[in-house]
Amino acid sequence: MKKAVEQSVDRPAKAFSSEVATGSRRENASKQESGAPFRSHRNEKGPRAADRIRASASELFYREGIRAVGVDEVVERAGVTKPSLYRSFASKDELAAAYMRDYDLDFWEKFENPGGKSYSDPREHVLAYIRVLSTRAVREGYRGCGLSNATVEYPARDNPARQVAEAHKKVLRKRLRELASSMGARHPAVLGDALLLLIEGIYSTGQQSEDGPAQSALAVAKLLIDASVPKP
Amino acid sequence: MKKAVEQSVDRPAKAFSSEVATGSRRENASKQESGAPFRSHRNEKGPRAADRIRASASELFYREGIRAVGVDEVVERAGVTKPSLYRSFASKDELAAAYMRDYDLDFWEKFENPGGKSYSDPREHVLAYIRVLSTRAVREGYRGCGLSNATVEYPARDNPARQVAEAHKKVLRKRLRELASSMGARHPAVLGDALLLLIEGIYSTGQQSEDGPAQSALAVAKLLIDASVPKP
DNA sequence: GTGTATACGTACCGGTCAGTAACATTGTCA
DNA sequence: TGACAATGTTACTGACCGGTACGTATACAC
Repeated sequence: MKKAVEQSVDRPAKAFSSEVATGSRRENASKQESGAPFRSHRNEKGPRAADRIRASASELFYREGIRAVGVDEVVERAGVTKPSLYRSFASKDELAAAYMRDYDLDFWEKFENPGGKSYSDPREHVLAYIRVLSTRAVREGYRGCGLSNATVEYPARDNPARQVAEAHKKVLRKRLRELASSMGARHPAVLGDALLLLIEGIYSTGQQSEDGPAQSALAVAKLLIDASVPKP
Repeated sequence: MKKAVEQSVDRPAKAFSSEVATGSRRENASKQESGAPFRSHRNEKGPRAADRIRASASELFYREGIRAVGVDEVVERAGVTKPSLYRSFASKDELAAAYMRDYDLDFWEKFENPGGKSYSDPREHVLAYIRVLSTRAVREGYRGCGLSNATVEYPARDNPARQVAEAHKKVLRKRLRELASSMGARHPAVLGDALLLLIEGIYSTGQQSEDGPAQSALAVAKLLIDASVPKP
């Protein structure tokens, strides 16, 4: 239960293995000692069932919401059958948690390298992320942050997906405080929180309309930073 | 369909009748010409079925989410039966829309008179709202904004509840711009958007953890306003 | 070949969901 | 007293939900 949470969420992650955290029911990381690619059984064409299910779930859960999507739809889109899902995931809730972990990994890639570039200056780093984010957020069909959305869908604290989301947000908060500190902010905690509140505001309003306040987000971010960091 | 949206959402509402907008299936506002309290039929103890249903739905939908709550639960809590629900509301979606309209009314009361007081100075007005809001937002069990949450639960544009929420957010944005303008902001649109992004950030992060960035919200609001309004 | 383990499919389960049909009961007013 | 409006009572529907019992195909080991 708790193990799952700590699986991929507790590190801002400098480098990522393309192999996502499994977090599945089957705990057999054993038998990995053989060197070869371990393609194991079954047909060579395409990823195995569990991976196809993860991908299918990620897309559907993000676009339509977790509660709105049934497991039948997930497996149909994945081109597999329901028992395959339940062989790899203990329940729909656990599948949702896996989706959260995948989302988390994806997030950090986008956050640490906004627009595919890396930044040494923390101010430019944050502004680049917000620029990219707010551009996405004003486009039609934008659905905000999958992690924040899951928190809305599942108010119960012990929900596995929610736990992953909560852990993620905690790390993000710490990371933003870190960046605010690097900028030389007078009160790094306040600037970090300000940026987090701003980012969550973009997530939220971005899915409420295409023509929303996310348009002003970059200007607001600059305002916040410049008001918080003493001039050189 | 569209009619429902425009029923209560398009006015910042200075004064409120305690009578909520009905928006129910039965359009007979007629017969109101008689002066008396119009307690009409049924037993004297307590409000009539439709009102009890609205109250029950509001509480449950807010706390647990709309999708998570079945109509059976709503009617059980209301102490009525299912046919009574469907006599007053065409569908669960329409009941959700009614919940949105009630929420909207309630919101404007809280927004225009934060903490039960009225304010003439726009800066003090906004800061008071954010003070009250962020205090609520760091308490356990806080569930954010019911309207924003509904938008997360229902991504489809034509969902009745979502339409009410969208209309509401549009009005709120305008109102904040208005207040920013009254403060004498250099760029009222930007300050208005900044405040809206901040507020939505509080809604969102407030339900993610009790110990979140909403703690800093008041300081952030002051920072934003002071950086946007020229000193006298 | 035969055993064994793996990956997958077919067919099904009981429960819950939103919504309805038909009828009985109660209070109000004319 | 009788019409009417509002609600309750009971029982039902068909769709969908998450989840599972059980059989099958493939591949490697010996």
